[in-house]
Amino acid sequence: MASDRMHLTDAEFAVLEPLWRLGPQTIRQLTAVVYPGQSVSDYATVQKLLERLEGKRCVSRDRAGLAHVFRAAVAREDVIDEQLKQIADRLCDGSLVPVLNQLVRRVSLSKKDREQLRKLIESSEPSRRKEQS
Amino acid sequence: MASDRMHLTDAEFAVLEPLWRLGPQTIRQLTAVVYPGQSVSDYATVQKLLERLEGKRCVSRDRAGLAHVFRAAVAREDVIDEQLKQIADRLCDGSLVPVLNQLVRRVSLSKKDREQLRKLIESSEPSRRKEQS
DNA sequence: ATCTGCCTCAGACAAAACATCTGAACCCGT
DNA sequence: ACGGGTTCAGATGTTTTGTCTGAGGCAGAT
Repeated sequence: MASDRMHLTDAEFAVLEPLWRLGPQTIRQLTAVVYPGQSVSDYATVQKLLERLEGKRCVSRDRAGLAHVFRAAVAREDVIDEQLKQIADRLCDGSLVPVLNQLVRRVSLSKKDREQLRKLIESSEPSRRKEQS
Repeated sequence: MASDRMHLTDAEFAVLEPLWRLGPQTIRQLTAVVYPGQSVSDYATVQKLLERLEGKRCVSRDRAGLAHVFRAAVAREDVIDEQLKQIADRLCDGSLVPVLNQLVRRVSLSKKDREQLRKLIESSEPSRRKEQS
């Protein structure tokens, strides 16, 4: 689930992101990535951030080994969804359509991107699906 | 500009939104909209929120009359842009393309929406513009 | 001219969120 | 039993957030 009205912090994002990019990591590994200037207690900071992320069901912890291994418990896509939903709620009365319009208007697409996007729209054509109301 | 690394609060959004929807408003008018249960000092709360929004260059104030009249100084679209950019930065290494893909995948479009979207994509065709490298 | 009501303004205030940091306890291989 | 890594609980300080208070200003009615 991982969504009630989730507010993730910049620092939390910074810890979560390497978990997506590099896969499961230990605290020490993450610390090296997030705080390259390995100060003494950055370790503990990352630890605390992970603890909060765990509380928010965004990461899970494997306690088997000596050093716990953390992995992202939510997909990047789900978090994007969540964030987009929040924009829609706060700015567009809950509807994602204006958000989509604005996004398409602003983003500059490569030829390939545009092609892929077209396909995506095709495939979301309702005619095929049984998802009528 | 109104964008350095803007963090707008839920309460701030709640005050900003009626300014878009209803046009320029006085504090009292806004208070009636945002806090329908007009308590004594909700007025001052709205005032403070407007003050902060002004500090963030999101609203401007017309000091001419007795009661100042506030108006949104940023377009809804600009704020959407800003928020989308933040998602991209935090979640997608700065690129909006994955955000767009995810959005298209999730949103359910009406026939009309889809048509409009197609047009929008057409019109963003780069061939017309001189903005290539 | 004073009263009254609405207004602004500066700032206090408490609670929560955030990021950071500390210290104690633990486990394990040597 | 020691030494180096680890977890865990919690303190700390700053900032943010939302709310609220009080002092003063301006305009129109009495």
